[in-house]
Amino acid sequence: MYWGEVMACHMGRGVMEEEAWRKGPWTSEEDKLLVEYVRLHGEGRWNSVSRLAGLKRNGKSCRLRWVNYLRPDLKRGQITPQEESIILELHARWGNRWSTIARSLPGRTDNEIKNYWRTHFKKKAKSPSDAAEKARNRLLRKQQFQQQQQQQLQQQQHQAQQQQLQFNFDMKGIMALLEDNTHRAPYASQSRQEMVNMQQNSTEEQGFLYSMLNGHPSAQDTSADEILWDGLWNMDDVHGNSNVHSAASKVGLYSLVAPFC
DNA sequence: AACGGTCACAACCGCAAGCAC
DNA sequence: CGTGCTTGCGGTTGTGACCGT
Repeated sequence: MYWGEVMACHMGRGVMEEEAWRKGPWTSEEDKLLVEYVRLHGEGRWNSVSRLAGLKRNGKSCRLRWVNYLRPDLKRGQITPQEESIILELHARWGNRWSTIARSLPGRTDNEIKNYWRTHFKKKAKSPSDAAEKARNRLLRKQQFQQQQQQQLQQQQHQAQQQQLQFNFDMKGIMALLEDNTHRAPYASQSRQEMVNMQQNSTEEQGFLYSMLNGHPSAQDTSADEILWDGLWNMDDVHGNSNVHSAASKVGLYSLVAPFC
């Protein structure tokens, strides 16, 4: 029992120590304190949370709570089939590097993906039918990528027209994002630096996915093609063709919005 | 209704890397 | 260069909900 543990922690020692951190489920009051702390001081310096926010939680616990539950950019709800296929693909590539996998799924946490994998795939992994399913999914995505490459070629041929189109899409995205931000009022004051960081992360994600789909061994490979692919990826998102990466596109658009904030 | 199994999720723990001093 | 602190990561555990028997 959580509370039993807490009480034992408090009563087991003759003298109440300052480090008698609270454990177990977070209360809404604690959540409020933590959110307020992050709003005022930003992420990081977790060990000072207890002192500055009056929380009887250690830094690790605070960080975990924030990262896995309170962060405003978290995506709620079930893992979609598209996300599932990405998880399968990335797990096949990276193994249990959950944080790496999570970086390619904006709004999802490593903990969430880890839990999902354990409950959905760990037991099924040995099943041959699932292996066939995975192979089929891989083939499908490869075909999708080839289609997109063709589309990319056409784009290059009509570059001037596409640039105009891109501008229109970006403006739509900015307007949608601004509207979205007004609906997230408590976090609308997010700093520009945070947005820049988010954009950097987003670029890494897209870079990785590109290299993955293109068969490049290293996620760090950067090329003109990658940049083009980034644009293509975002365009699909703005078109609304992909629910999976809508969060990624939002994050990407932060770079466009930041100068206006 | 009671029980056991499974699932989904939150949270904790130990370890290691990064960093400042 | 060594040390201590902070942070991040992956593994594991605990708990409640749900479902079938």
